[in-house]
Amino acid sequence: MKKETRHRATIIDVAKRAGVSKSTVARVLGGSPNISEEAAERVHAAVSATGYEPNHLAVGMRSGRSGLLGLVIPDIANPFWADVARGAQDQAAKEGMSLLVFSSDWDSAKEAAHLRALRQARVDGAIINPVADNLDGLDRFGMPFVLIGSSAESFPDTSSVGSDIAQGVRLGMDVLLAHGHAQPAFILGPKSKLARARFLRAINQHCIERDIDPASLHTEDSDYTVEGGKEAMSRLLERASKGRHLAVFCANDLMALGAILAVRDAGLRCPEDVSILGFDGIPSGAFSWPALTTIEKDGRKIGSTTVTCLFDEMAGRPEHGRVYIPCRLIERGSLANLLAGNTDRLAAGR
Amino acid sequence: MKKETRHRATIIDVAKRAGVSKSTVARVLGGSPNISEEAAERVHAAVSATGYEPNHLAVGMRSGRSGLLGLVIPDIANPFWADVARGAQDQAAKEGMSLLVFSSDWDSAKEAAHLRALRQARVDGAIINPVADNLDGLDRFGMPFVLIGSSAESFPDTSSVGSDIAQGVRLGMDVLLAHGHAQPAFILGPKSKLARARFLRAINQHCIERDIDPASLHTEDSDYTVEGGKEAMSRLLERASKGRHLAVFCANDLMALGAILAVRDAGLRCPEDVSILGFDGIPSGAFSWPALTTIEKDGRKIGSTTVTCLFDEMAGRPEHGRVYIPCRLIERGSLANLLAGNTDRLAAGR
DNA sequence: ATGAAAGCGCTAACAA
DNA sequence: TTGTTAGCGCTTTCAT
Repeated sequence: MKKETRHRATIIDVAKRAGVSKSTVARVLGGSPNISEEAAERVHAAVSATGYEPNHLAVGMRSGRSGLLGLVIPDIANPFWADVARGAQDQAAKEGMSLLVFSSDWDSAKEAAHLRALRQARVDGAIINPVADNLDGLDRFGMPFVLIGSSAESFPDTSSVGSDIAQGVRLGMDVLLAHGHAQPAFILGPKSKLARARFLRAINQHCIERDIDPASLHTEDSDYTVEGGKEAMSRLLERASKGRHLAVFCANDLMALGAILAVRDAGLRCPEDVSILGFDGIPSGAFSWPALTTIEKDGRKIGSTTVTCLFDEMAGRPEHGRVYIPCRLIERGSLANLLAGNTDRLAAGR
Repeated sequence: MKKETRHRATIIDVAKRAGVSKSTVARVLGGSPNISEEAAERVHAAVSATGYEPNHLAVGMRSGRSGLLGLVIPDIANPFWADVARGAQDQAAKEGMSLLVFSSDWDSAKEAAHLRALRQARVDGAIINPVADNLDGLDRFGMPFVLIGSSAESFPDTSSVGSDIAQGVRLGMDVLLAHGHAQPAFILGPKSKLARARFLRAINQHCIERDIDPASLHTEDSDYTVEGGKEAMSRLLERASKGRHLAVFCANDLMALGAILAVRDAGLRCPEDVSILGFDGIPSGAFSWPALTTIEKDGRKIGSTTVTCLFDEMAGRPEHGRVYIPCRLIERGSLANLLAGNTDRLAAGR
């Protein structure tokens, strides 16, 4: 009777069955050049007969590379990061790597724990979108990593990938202008966030190029939620001159969706009375009424690009730069065209 | 000069520094009972001095447990599975395990590849939501696993976790009835899917309990998309008697959202002219107009429960049963109350 | 209470 | 072209 093995087949089992040595098996499987036809055949036969699958733990241990990549994001249930995760996972799979995914739930303590788990799992590299704008201890993280998000600005010596906010804002300003909204108001994120500064900087730069005085722009601060957008819009509506069309550029879609709600609550219509432009491209924007015109961040592309960058980093050719993924305009129904033939709307706007 | 080590600290480094043997370090870290105060202290000091972190690959190799769990789902960017992933990741982290996440993108070939990756990574267990309703080769998968989704019916010998569809449907039928819609129409998924049969079975059972003839119910088949829902609703609208209130129960939120669009396109109003009830609880339902009343599946709970079940499975006490997670009703604005004081609506309904 | 030593499955350097 | 051997870092007997 054969050895009663409930265990998985190892390379030794294969070797025995094929009547060769471990190394020969390893060589065949690794695609070494100098192998006899016969040996290769016998090995392959033995592999399928035993159902052998290499043990990545052992491989990793010996080679020093675990074949694992780590992804740490604030919230996997947020559609943007879910997209990032999908892009990253896809690219990782293409490179033959598996992805360890951690959602820190906006909790720095959890984040730290996840980073520790990554180190202990000996991942070959990590992709991190820190919860806070700065994450100390990252400099001695001890392995290659790439950053996502605005936090990257705090780590100039690290590669990072993110949306091209400046280009996205320009896209937004242009479509606004093309619809006759030369001086939109803005609903921005909280002052404490780096992302807000980045958005604002892009607006200012665009204004300078267009010879508009940035100081003449109305801005409201809020937090990045539906409620926040609703409140900010209400404030905007109070201050706005009656009968004049109002255009609002929101720094995120959730706030834009809240803004639409506020417009409806005020007895006004979107886009007839107020135009709203979002930023993010979350799926829900497609189902609001009106459907939200917005600037879409390409989360999936960000995810895949991050993995590519990480490979550069791992290969020891660190670019130490930021890669900007362009945003895309999604035109739906929340923008009125003040320049169209419709004289009523033109009259309302002027 | 000390050894110039660019490598990570190993248990030997710690042992040397603490002036003890490997085994003592392992014992201290493993929490063995018989350890001298002094040894423990020295070890802990050495650990923090060297920044030692256990190598999970080595641990896994030795102990036979990698500390890894696998999750394979059709689409991580779908909010339901993103929620599942979050719940699973959370629970896994609590148990000190890391989660390998794979999105098969509805592609059986990718799915198979991911399953192989799991085996090679020597995960301690896997959670799988198969792309197809049946996945062959799963019986000799070679490691503990738990299933998610309707496919579980094809594997009676496997533990599985899923939403309590029957209870959810009952919830929906009850709220419909409470609003005066005794005989709603249905938009169901494609005939090829097991999920459709399960939904239909629940409806029939409910009808029998309520003494309604199931044959009297209008049903439309479609696929689980916005477009599909839109088309099915158009068909329903054509057949409906004018002036009579129509209530429709959709088997998924995407279709329900499409149905709302179709109602608007037909120049009708929701909920005044037609009531729509969804099923899933996707975030977008909160932003449609009207906001969608729906039955919410608890993806997060499903994810965490799956991990718990998996642990049972791994511990060798297989329950081999299906766990049903209850659904929850989210009342928003897509249901008209035909029984309310409003006589206009009552008149419209009768 | 502690140390020595074996070995998990694999790769790579060295022999043959 | 192939086989032998020495570890990778850790846990776990078995001695002491």
